Formats: sequence, structure tokens, C-alpha cells
Amino acid sequence: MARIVDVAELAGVSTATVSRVLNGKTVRPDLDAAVRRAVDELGYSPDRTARSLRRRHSDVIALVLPDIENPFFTSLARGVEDVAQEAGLSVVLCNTDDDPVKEQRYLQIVAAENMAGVILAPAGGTAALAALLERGRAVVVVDRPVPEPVDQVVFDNVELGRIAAGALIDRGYRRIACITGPRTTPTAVDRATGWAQALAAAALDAPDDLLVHADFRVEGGRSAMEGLLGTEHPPDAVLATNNLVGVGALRALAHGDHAVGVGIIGDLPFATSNVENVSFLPLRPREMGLAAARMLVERVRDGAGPVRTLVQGSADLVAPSSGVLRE
Amino acid sequence: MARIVDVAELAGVSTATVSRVLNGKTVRPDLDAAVRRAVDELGYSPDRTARSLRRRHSDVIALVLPDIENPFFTSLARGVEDVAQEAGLSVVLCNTDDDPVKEQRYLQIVAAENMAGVILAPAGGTAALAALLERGRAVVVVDRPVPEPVDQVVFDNVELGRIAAGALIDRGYRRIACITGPRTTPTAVDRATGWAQALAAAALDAPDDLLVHADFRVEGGRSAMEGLLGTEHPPDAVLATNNLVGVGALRALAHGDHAVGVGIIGDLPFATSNVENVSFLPLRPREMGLAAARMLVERVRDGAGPVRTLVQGSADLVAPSSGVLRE
DNA sequence: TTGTAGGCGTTATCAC
DNA sequence: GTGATAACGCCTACAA
Repeated sequence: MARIVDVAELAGVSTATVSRVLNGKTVRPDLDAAVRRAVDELGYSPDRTARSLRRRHSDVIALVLPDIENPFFTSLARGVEDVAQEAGLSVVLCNTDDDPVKEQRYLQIVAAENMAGVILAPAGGTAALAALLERGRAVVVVDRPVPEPVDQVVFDNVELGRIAAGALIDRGYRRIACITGPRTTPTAVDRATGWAQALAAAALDAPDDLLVHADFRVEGGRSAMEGLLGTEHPPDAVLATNNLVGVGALRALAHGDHAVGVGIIGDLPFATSNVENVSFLPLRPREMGLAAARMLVERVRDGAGPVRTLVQGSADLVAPSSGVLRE
Repeated sequence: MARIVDVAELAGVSTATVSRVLNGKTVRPDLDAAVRRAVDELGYSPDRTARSLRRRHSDVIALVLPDIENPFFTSLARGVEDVAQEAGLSVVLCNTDDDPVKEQRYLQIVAAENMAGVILAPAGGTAALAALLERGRAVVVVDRPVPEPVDQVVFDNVELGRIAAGALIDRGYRRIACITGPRTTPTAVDRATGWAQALAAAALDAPDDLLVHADFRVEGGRSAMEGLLGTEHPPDAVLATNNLVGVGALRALAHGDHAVGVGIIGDLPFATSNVENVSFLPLRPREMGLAAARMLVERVRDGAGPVRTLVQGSADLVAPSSGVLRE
């Protein structure tokens, strides 16, 4: 592996000059050319480990996510990666399984590796987050709002719930259930709150048995839907507050011949059925990733500046009449 | 941020001793204890940048994939991550979009960052791969077999095609089409070859118009299926040679009321419909990730040793009669 | 503008 | 078994 001294020797200059050329400082044109030629010839590329050590931070950012297998987050990751790539940063993807212990471990690594920054969808406790902020590291929180003073890109989850439930009301349903995530997950609770508000605004009942807190995954949605179908007075429509729960609900419904309206907050990029009576409220995770990465890049470049919170609007509601499966 | 000298000073030992304690060498018990106490007190964790520089390699491995949004690869990534985590390695996920240029760039970064190794699902040209091997880096290739002498975890794609097509034949179909990926993608070609072999073995026709080379994605599968349905003699069954194409085919079929049998090589973790007439041949990408990561860890730990190729069997064929959507 | 030289924090090589 | 010290490869004062 060629080192900077090899390049310097071949080009007949000092290592300082090579370094300057590589980092875009002004250098006498002929020397500049000589250096570039030598770099080419040797196939030299700087050792990023040494560079990071010297510069006190690397060109790597971490993206810490609760579930890398959820298409919402992979799509978000794609957005982050596109911006990072453009800015010359690499992205390390970390999977926390919604486990605060794993999350803490990853955030420690972020510090130990002197990474340029982190984009974090928090799993739970925010102690680790606070520690990072104290040390003045660049952090952007996505998807799940936190009270700490930190850059954020999030949704107005209450409003998402309101809009999605409102769409079902507009379609004429009157007994609308809601399948959401655990009580400990703020986004799940907020979206359910929006659902309740929409029902209240329409003078509809929202009894306790129509609100189901399930695991925020496919199986959770499926069994919750089955539970609802098995009751004495099944709902005539159901709101699934995230994509995976939506998949589960649709699967449960696919087994019988139920005329139940469905609303889903999120997208189903891999749905295989026609979704005639489903309203989607797409969330555009890729855009969220793009925005978060741009924020982080700015933060990395000139550290200071006021904390910003970006509340991302959803795309337009996709009415069921469009009959279009969204990609 | 505490450094190793701070710990040494507080513990009343040399930095060398601190280093030894941290790296599990034998040290006099009382000193050992003193060092650990100091580490705790200062909240010290070693700077991994400096460590990497000195050791000539980092504790990071790269996972270079063509499409991070494909559930097959995210599941594979999960497997890799689980093993890596256990071995104390971090995983950087890189997305090539099946673009050899992007792939090359990432592999260069792997070298420049002194990463411990790479797990690579090759996008195309293998020039970059050859370069890595020359330099003696730890590399494991997954999913797509290559001729180079390098550790691999792959499928017998011809056999996958044979088995999947055979299942459709066993179910009584006689005019079986095949939707596969581009001619330039070896896995796509091999699986189609298996399909042709199975048909030939059953003395069935496999005319050119029953074999469609499509984009290996949802849209490709959908339009290919629509094309097949629009012909004069539509097939009575179709084999989709990967998961995404399978999704597309099912979507196309969901629109009408076609009695077309379907076989899919792969899984559909986010299917929303009942899949009554679908045979799945699950590929277990997570296991592939586990195996590849274990290989890489061994390779990282004691470099030498013969090159190994692991041909992973698929799980049992899932017959349509089971009526079970696979998670 | 260029070159020289010191240091980033760690580990490995020596003597002891 | 322990401690002093020289690397690892790069960047950046500082001096010329």
C-alpha cells in the first residue's frame, strides 16, 4: 500500500505539499500536476484511519435504527445514504431491535470511532443521547420526537392519526377500530390519540375495545385484527397506525370475506394484493432520510447554530378509489 | 475524552500495562485491578481510530449489497450483523445499486479504511474483487457465485430453478412460463436454465416466448406477467425466479381473475394476500448471512487456509396446499 | 508557497 | 511481568 511519502518522493516534493494537493489547498500548478501524476501512478489513496486520528474525526456517520428489516427504515436509510455519499461520508448502519442497551452500545462506538455524527431513531431511554450531546457531537434524531434540545426530523403523529381516521370517516364508516403499537412507544400513542380526536370530532364512539395496543409488527397486526373480527360487534373499518401492522391486518382480512374498510399510516412497497378498500397515508421515509442527512451534514460542517426541528408533512392521502398500489 | 495516559497515571502504571489489561494479556492481579478501577472512574474507552492505525486494521467489516431495500438482502444483513456483533465487529452497509462503479468505489474505501474484511454480493465486473484479493484482504462473496478463488456462500441456482419448476409440473401445469432477471445476471440465467431442464425432463415445451428476461424488480415482474397474460396462448403457470419479480407477478394477477399457478424462488415477508396457488421455495437469506459472517470472522482471525465454497440448500419447498404465508 | 518536524492515541518491541 | 519508547500515516504549525 502506497503511503504519502512514496507519492512525495515520486513527485519530488514534500509530504506537506502532497497533503495540500489532496485537500484542495493552493499549490504551484506544476507541483500540483506532478503530485496528481504520482498519485495516479501509485494508485494512492490516503489512509483514512490515520487521517481520522489526526483530524480528530472520521468521515463516517452512523445511522442507528430500531429495525433494519422494516421497509420504512430501509427506505429512510437509502435517503441518508444518497446525501452522505454526495458529501463524501460513509454510513454505518446499526440495528438496535428497539433495545436501549444495544442502542447505548452503538452510541458508545460512535464516540470511540470518532465518527462525524449520528442519525438516531431512538429506541427508548435517552440517557445515551444526552451523553452524546454533552460532548458536542453532531446528532440528528429522526422519526421519534424527543424532548432533548437536538436537531430532529419527525412527523406530527397526532395529526397523522387524525387525517388517516378522518379518511375512513369520510368514506362513511362509523365503527372504526384502531390497531397501534405498544403504550411505551410515543409515536404509537400519538397516532392513536389522533384517531380518537377524529372520531370525537365526528361525534363517533371510540370505546376502549376498539383501540388495540399490539406489537408494532406483522404478527401483532394480524392477531389484533383477528381479535377484532372475533368480537360480538366487529368494527366496520380499522386504522393500522404503521406499515407492518397494516400488513398483518390485511392478511387477517384476506382469510375470510370481510367487508372491512382499512386505513394504513405508511406504505406497503411489497403488497401482493389489490387493495381496493384501503386508504394509504404515505410517509415518504426516503425524504425523511434526505432531510436528516442534510441537517447532519450542515451540523458536521459548522457545528454551532440553533437547534432545528423539521416536522415533515405526509404526502397526499391516497384514496382507495385510485386503486393504485404504491411502490 | 480520557486517554490511555490518563488511565495509566491514575492507576500508577505505564500505558503499556493499561493496554495489556485492555487486550486481555496477563498482568499482575493488583495492577490489573487498579487499571480497571481507573478505567471505570474515567469512563475511558480506547480510541478505535488510533488502535486501527497501529494495528493496521479496524474492527469494522463492510457488507456490500446491490439493493438494501430488497428484503432478501436486509434479512441477509441481519444475519451478518448478528454474528459480527458477537465477534465484536461493526458492520458498514454499502449499497451499490448493481452499479460496478459504485461497487468499486466502496471496495476502495474498504481498503482505505483498513477494514477487517468485506462480504460482497458482486454487482458485475470483478476487477475490484481481484484487487482486494491480491492485497490479501479477507473477502467472502455471497449470493452470486464468481470464478475467483475466494470464500463463497451461494446457492445452486440451476437446482433452485429445477426444483421450483418441478413443483409446478407436479401440480399438473403443462404450459409453464418463467420470468427471470437480465441476461447479464448469472443467478437469473442459471435459475432459468434449471426451469428449462425441469421442463425438458418432463417432456414439456419451453418455447422462447415462455421465457421472459425482465428487470429483477417488482415493476419488471409486473409488466412481464402482464405481457404473458396478453399473449394468444397465455401460460397456465409461471415461475418467478426471485422475490421481487414474484411480487410483481402476483400484483398483475390480482387485477383480473386468472387461474394461473405461481411458483416463486424466495420469500415474501410482506405479502398481503392469501397465496392459494403459490409455491414458495424459501431461500433463508438470514442463514446465508450468518454463514458468510462466520467464514469472514475465521478468515480475519487466522488469515490463511484453503478457500471454501458453501452451497446453501434451500429450505423445504412450501406447497401451496399449506396455505401459509411465510414470514 | 514550500519544507521540516511534531504530535494525534494506541500498540509492539525492546530492555530490564 | 513491566516500563520506556518507537512506530503506525497523516495533517498543520512554524520557519524559511
